[in-house]
Amino acid sequence: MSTNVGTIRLRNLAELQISNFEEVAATTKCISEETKTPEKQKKARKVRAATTTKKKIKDEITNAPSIVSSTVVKRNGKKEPLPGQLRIDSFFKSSTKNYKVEHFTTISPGKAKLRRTPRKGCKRLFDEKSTTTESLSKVSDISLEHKLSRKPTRKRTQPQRNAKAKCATSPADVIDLCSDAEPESDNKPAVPSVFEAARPETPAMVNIPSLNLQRNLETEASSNENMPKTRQRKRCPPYKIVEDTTFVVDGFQFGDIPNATHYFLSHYHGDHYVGLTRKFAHPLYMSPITARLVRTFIPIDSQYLHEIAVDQSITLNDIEVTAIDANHCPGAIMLIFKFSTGKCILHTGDFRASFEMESLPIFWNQPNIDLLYLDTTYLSQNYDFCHQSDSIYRVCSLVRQFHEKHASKRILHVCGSYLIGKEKVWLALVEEFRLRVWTEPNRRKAIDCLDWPELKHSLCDDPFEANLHVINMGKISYPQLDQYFKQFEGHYDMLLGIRPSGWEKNSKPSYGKRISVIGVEYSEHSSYKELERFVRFLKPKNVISTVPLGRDLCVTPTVPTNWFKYKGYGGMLSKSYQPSISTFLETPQRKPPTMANRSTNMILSPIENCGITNSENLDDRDIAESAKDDSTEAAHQSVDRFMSDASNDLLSII
DNA sequence: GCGATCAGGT
DNA sequence: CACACCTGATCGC
Repeated sequence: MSTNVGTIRLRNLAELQISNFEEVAATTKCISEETKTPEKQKKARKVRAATTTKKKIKDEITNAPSIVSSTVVKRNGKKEPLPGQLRIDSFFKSSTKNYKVEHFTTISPGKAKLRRTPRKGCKRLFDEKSTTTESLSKVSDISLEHKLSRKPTRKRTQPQRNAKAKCATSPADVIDLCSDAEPESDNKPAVPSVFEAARPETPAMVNIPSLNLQRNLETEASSNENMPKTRQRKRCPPYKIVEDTTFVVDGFQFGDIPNATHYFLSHYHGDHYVGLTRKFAHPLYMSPITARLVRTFIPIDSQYLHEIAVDQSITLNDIEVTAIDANHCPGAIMLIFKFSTGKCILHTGDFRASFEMESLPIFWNQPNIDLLYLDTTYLSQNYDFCHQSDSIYRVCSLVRQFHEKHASKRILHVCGSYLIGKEKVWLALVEEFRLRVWTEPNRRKAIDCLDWPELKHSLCDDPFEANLHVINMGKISYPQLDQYFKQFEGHYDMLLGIRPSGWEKNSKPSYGKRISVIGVEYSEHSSYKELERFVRFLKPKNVISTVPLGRDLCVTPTVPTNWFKYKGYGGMLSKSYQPSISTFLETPQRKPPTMANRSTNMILSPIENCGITNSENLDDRDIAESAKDDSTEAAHQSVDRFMSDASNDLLSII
């Protein structure tokens, strides 16, 4: 292993400023993509989500996973902003909240959602009487809250699953979005299906590389109605396989992918390790934190588990693979694949882009990204998040207000989380209000894997002794908390639920007599603007989304091509890219990225260098903050970064 | 019988 | 909307 991310190769000015005004050979497809409005995208997304669930995947992977890019686009060879280059301070504009009041104490007919009545069209057929307590006891997560909050278990009598209709579905009902290479194939309906007709925008919206993708071994068999049913594997979407490699990223639910030699797990969230079971028997690479989580929860033979520390490289099949912090959940990494030919591919996994990332030396040493696999979770202009430290500040403010208003009351705080993630929010509350934390056994085990002492030390075993409970995000709703609180009413007077999520952007706190819930905008994915800025900064030759729009894993959105493809005079007018440090430093609560304790031959990143020469833009507090950070941020472990982000930001704010 | 998977919930 | 999770039903070893 070698550490190559902490150093910047010195490039001379001419090298940095070389410009290259080649016009992009834009395809008509690109143009049609660019002209799409976000509203249209949203619409299409909805339609697709509704229709693709009906689509049946009949094919399975049989062919080699090697993918050949069909679009090669020329571009300028350097970082440069477009006229509309985003300024970092636009990220921190406090959003005007459009609050809607919801009184939970009196549920009006209009609030039917809260009653959890089955939605129109939902196939939920319950037998009101029968209960299955055995199944309850089987649940491995024997958390107290389960027992406490569980509504009487109801049994679904007639499961109306698509799987059931597998044999009854005729080939004509199947749209195969993944293999457009064979228009006359058996899988293609002779007449466009109703689904296809219902979404004319699909072809332009979807990343469907014209690859001769895997054809299913069992295609013949499954088209034969007399064949015994066999569970069909999902087709592996092309973006799971790193182009021109035998590497698979976060793709475990597709069986053994032919020719795959190495698998990568970007982070330990369920939607990324789905399919990873004890039977897995291939080399698997991940961060040390993720590896500990895997060892804890999935008994995979240890001979297959390999670690890549953040900022370190390994070489596999003559390709240098480097892991960098993804600013997502603990242990989340992005992967850079550097071929001996010079080709370079970045896979972001799930990540939250930030301007700090732009100062990573690897992006300056390796300025040409040929292909970017991008986390497009919030690829819609509606999503414009504040910085996480701002979110944390808001949570603390709201909680403090709540405390002041109910000074005489004993308050149980309940914060939503996933198995891992959102730690910075509840840790801030712990440190600010001296709370003790209880969480479910599984999450507690996960926290033990994080090697994050402050989290560990805040935990206690007895939920009645803890005034902050960290439970699943899905349970931070009025009805569930209402139920949950019944067990603790002898110990506490009020419950304050906290939902830290990107979806809480415009949510309004709802204060009740017993139960109050505050939603706080807190995202561990990139906002639309952060995505745009990141892509414009990297200027990859091509971008592929890794986030499916609906249930069909093969259908992903198209990243706006004008973020990375330059046409006409735009390319000629653009200048050498140089992010302005003054823009960063003028933003409150920000600190320049620190590069302490890197190897000694390191020079300042262009961003920091610029900051020194533009010192008139530094105000005193920023200087003090950055000096403090230099001394305290000794290690560049991701855990430390999380910690310093949360606690330093908080200290500087309060 | 039980682990894996899926659809459908929050 | 659907983050990343849970749940019950079914499949398949």
